[in-house]
Amino acid sequence: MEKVDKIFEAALSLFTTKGFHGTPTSEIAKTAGVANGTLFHYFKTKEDLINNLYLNLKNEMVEESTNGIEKIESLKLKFEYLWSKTIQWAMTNPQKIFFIQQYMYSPYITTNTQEEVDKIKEVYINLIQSGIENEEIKEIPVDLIYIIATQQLFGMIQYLVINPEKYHDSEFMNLAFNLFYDILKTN
Amino acid sequence: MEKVDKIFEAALSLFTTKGFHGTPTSEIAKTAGVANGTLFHYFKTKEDLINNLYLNLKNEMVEESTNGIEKIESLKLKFEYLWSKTIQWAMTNPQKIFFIQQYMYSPYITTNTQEEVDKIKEVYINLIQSGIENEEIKEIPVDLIYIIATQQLFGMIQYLVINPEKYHDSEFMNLAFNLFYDILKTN
DNA sequence: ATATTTGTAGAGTGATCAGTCAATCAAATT
DNA sequence: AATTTGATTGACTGATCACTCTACAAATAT
Repeated sequence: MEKVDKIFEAALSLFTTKGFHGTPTSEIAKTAGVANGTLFHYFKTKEDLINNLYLNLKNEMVEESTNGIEKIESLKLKFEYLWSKTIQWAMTNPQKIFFIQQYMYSPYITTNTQEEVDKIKEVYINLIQSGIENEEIKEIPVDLIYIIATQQLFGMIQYLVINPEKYHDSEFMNLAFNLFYDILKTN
Repeated sequence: MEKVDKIFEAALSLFTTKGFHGTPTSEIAKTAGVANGTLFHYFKTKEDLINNLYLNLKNEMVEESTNGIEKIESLKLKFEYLWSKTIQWAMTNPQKIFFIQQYMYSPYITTNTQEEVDKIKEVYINLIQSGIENEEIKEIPVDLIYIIATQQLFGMIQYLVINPEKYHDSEFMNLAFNLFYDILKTN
């Protein structure tokens, strides 16, 4: 495993459990099994590290959830694919989604990083847009649909992390998806 | 204005813009116009301060949104009251809702505080519960409804803070509430 | 082969910060 | 009037931390 990835791994775990300024860079280096200086060789500053980590995880989330979506025909099924893939990723990486939620609107994430993230999430925006054009998705500002959908999805993930048995209850999961999709779809 | 409140006010502003460990207690004291020692007279530690602040704001939010709700008869209107009152509070205190969102799942908020918050939110839980018994609200785990509803509400608030002109567009706000209530209500 | 760049290490440092402390002041209680 | 209790102050400190710097090793280019 690359040293950079070891640093990312250590930082993810420590930042989520102890906070950003709550974890010394020395501890990150120690946990990652690298020297203090190595950390600063790869990242100019501590802020640089958390910004890269955040971008990295957002990228991973989007890639994991959209990989293979082009094979799916119907729009509803595409949304279901996205929805279930994201949940699947979150359930296997609870700490990652936890980190994202925790630092999404934190002052450590620069506007520059936010802009990069905005580019990444365009896949989602485009899907919503095409849904609106097809009159399958409600004609509501895309931004609003996006925020509401992601927030609701995060809520569902939070619930599933606390009640993991529900994740294997397919009847429940079906109902849960409809709860999600009913907001978006035209009546 | 009480010194404690001045400290709360300063801490709210600084914590949201610079992060918890990112703001020195000395700066909080200076901004609040009190001496360094005074801060520690009222709060045992810096963590104690942020926990109290968090609890304080959660309380304020719930009180503001539920105050006067007993006068309303229909369940749907009660939800609409709660929904619009919360949004109204958030729009006049964007920093407060921003702080809540930012520290909701941060490691600085102790489980003890979370438990206190759980007590506060019982008003909401009871309302949902009675709605389920009346068969006006979907028969879904109360926890799940609660999480989804609050997350969605937070999403809406985020959108409105960015697009404040929509807040005064009553047609939009009507549509927005229905977007919220349609998830909850039985078909 | 030699030069140059890149990776890795860890001791060292100047600055910063949470919390203490001793002193004074104000108000309440006896 | 005396005494206790609580409020307020700000200088001080021991510890901690982000980042630097120098040195060496490995890889890559010339």
